[in-house]
Amino acid sequence: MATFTIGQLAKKTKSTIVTLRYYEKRGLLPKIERSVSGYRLYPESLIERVSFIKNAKSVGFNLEEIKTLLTLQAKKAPSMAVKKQTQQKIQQIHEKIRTLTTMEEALIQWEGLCDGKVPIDECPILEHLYCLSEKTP
Amino acid sequence: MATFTIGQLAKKTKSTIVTLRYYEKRGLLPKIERSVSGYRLYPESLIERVSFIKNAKSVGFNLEEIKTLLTLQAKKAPSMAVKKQTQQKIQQIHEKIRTLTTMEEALIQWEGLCDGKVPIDECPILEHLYCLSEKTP
DNA sequence: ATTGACCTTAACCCCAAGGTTAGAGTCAAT
DNA sequence: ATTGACTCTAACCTTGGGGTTAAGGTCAAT
Repeated sequence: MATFTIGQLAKKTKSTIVTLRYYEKRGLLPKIERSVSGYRLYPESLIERVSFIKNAKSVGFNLEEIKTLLTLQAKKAPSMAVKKQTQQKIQQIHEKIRTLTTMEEALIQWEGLCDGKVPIDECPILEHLYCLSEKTP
Repeated sequence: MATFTIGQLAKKTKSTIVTLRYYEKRGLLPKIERSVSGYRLYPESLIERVSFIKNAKSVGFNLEEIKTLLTLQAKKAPSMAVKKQTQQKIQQIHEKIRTLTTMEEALIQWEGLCDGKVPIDECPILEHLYCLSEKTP
């Protein structure tokens, strides 16, 4: 059975040694066997797990949430639990998008009001930034 | 001419003493006069400036960028400079939205594939998280 | 003259997800 | 046997935007 050193696993998974040790400390990777000299010896199966972590990160889960997902799986929890976590994450992302969209809309509107030629003291963008809260109706 | 202590300014602007001192340290608020005993004495005009900072934050500028905006204004730079900064920020926000949207789409798709009843080892969401990178076509 | 509310600085702490550095040990190949 | 590449732990640094605590000075009203 082939095993990898941490450096090899890092290469295979395109992560770094530091990151892998960090994942172990955070409980996302198991504390595995060591060689006589103390080197970590990873079984091949851990490649998959690191990919899992990377993929989950890329769709917005944070490390704590990923740990939960892994735990659910290990505990043979009902797949409903995973579905629920996913729904929650979708909600969170949706909220963020809404916030950002609101900000973007304001900026786009203001940007359109400034021709870039007026003296800066009349710049509509800055004026809006000053007056957002005390709107003169 | 009325002046405010830092606590009064904090109340007026609904921020905190700590935050105001922090803004001063970051160069967003000027180092103003002190009373004989060392108290900061803020002229009324600073209320506006603090609002400016809050508003700019709320549409996505960070403190460094806000400092730039204030500097541009102080230097009587052309309003084009502000317009450009705004455009850049719109771009940044747009990028973030795109990233989040991509993540959301993936999650929504997967969520729809899991009925919440299968054993967790067959959960399509987890399977996708494992296989994102090594798609079996 | 004393209380309570205010102000000062300095220096520390928080979050996430790692990165960096230091000092020491190990492995494989020449 | 020595080089160079690898690994180990521990402890600190990073970014942003502040919050907290300690130890002290000040102000206004009673």
